[in-house]
Amino acid sequence: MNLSSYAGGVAADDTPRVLVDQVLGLASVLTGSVRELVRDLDLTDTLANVVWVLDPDADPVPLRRLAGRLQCDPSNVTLLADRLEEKGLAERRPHPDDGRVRTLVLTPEGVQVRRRMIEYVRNRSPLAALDADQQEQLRALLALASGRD
Amino acid sequence: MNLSSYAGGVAADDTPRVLVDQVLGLASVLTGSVRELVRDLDLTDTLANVVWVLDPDADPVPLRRLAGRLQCDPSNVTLLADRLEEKGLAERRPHPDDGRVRTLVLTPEGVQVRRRMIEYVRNRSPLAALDADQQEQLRALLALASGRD
DNA sequence: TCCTTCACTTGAGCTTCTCAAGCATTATCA
DNA sequence: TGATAATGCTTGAGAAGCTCAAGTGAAGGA
Repeated sequence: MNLSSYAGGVAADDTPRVLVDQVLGLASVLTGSVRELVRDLDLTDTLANVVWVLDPDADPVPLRRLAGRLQCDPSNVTLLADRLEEKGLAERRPHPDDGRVRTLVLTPEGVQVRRRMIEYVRNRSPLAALDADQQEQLRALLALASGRD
Repeated sequence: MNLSSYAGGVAADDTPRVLVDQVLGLASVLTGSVRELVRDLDLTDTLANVVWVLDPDADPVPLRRLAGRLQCDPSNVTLLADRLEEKGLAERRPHPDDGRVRTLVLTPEGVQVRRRMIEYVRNRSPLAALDADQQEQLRALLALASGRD
């Protein structure tokens, strides 16, 4: 028996790694579950994610805050906003109070695309396999695990 | 009262979208929680992910299967393998039974790097906020949600 | 007013990724 | 066996994504 690989409870300590694998795996499955639609819409995953993040019911998002939300450099957001504008899915709007700030807002077509993505996920993602209770449990645990309980 | 945004149980149907946000958000937090180490090791997120995926206790992985696991084109794996070899973290090995196949295996240094990443996650990721029971619950729910119960 | 700070953009340059084409090895089957 | 097909990997071209440094214009404080 090989002590070096068994002693010290290595198997038990392996739990966090497995959890990480599961979370990343599920994230991958989820983005994969809309990819077909996203490709049909002639979008890349990155652009689709921006559309996903742009809630039309919330306040317009300054590009800088969008960069924070996407965890990337502001200059990258400039590029992504350019592409979405080219495609007619979003447009820049000046901030009413601050001339430096520009916000990115979905066009009606963008809102429609976003709606289709959400619909698609609801119907095809494996999350549908969970009943309401389980979804609620999962939501609570994920909130805990995200550190923003 | 605006019926168009309230009627039809929109709020209730919004649950899957929220869950997706949570899962993607947690995935982002988790990869973010090792980023500091990854940068110190002079690795990109992509390369770090390959190292993460390469379990030294499992059978050597043919590049083609690695492409499947990473959900990318085989030609991309060629490139990633090149980089990891340059850095001395992994090396290609011929498959004993099939001359066409090459496998990618972590070097001792690569194994060490992987161990440090796992250790880092265990100590710093928000998953640590969950007790053993909650971790087990989460694992079970994620397995269900991933469709590979 | 002057200077600083802030938000965004631009340009250079790298990494990641895909697609099509190519090479070598293995499998199939007449 | 020998021709043909299938498989696994690599190469090259090119697009997308991303960052860093530098630049422009607006806002705010001394």
